[in-house]
Amino acid sequence: MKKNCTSIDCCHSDEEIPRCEIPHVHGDVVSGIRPTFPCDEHLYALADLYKVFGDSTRIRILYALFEAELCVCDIADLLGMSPSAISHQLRVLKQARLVKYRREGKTVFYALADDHVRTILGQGMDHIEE
Amino acid sequence: MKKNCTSIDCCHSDEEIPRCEIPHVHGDVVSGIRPTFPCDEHLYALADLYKVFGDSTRIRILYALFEAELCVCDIADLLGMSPSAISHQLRVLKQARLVKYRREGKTVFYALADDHVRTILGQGMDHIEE
DNA sequence: ATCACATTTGAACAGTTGTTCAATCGTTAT
DNA sequence: ATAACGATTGAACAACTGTTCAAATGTGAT
Repeated sequence: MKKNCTSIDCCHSDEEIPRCEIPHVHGDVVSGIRPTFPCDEHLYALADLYKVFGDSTRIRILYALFEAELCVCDIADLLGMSPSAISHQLRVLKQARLVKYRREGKTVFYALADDHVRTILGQGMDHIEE
Repeated sequence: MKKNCTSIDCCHSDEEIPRCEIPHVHGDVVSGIRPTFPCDEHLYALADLYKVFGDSTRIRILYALFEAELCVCDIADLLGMSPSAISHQLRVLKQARLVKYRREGKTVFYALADDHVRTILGQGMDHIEE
């Protein structure tokens, strides 16, 4: 998969690109910027990624994992929620590859998958604090 | 508002912190990381910010504005959607302070509010591409 | 085998979200 | 004034989301 998906040479450049039939005031500008979109596949993946961050419970789980790897019950106690609710959310975080896990006996320990999580949350915090 | 909200000296440090009454296997670890949470106010603001990015229509609008300032109809044509739908979404983007606007006669031009938008979307794209 | 405990799963529910449609507002021109 | 156009708004609707509850799975101890 190519790095720069914002160019017309995107990995999925043969997909359908929306066209404006109506002659328009700023038509030349519009047609100029059309090819710079990311492809649909990347677009939806991006939206899905941010959907995962768009819930305060999941953000709290991620912040909890900033410090240490934790089991489901630890997180549940920490957030004052049921293990079931936490498990459901951990599944979402797992699918988005934001957390990883390892089993140790009956217990499953969760940890941040990589440093992207910290970076992304940091950027967001910068924006709301400005 | 203080910069580092992840410390116990957070601007809202007098708020209620969830407590775990139950003695727990990893209780010491849990109690150690509890004070590092951002305060509720920041937490919800952060989740709300990511909710805004968590929709493919809004992301496409933002990518469109990467290149040039555009009016509502331009964006509507570009994305093949109704001006009404775009206007609704622009209101969300406006409330999140991700876009700014200026009126020129009957037309309202929208533009990216600042470079945070590019940075945040860039980070997200990095994660899904890895 | 049974029990206890940590975790996961599925169904159900209320709450939220994005688009459509119709109506309205703002501005410019006639 | 009226008309035309761009933009906004509110209500309605279907689709989606997060939590709860009950049941099931997985693992280790007895």
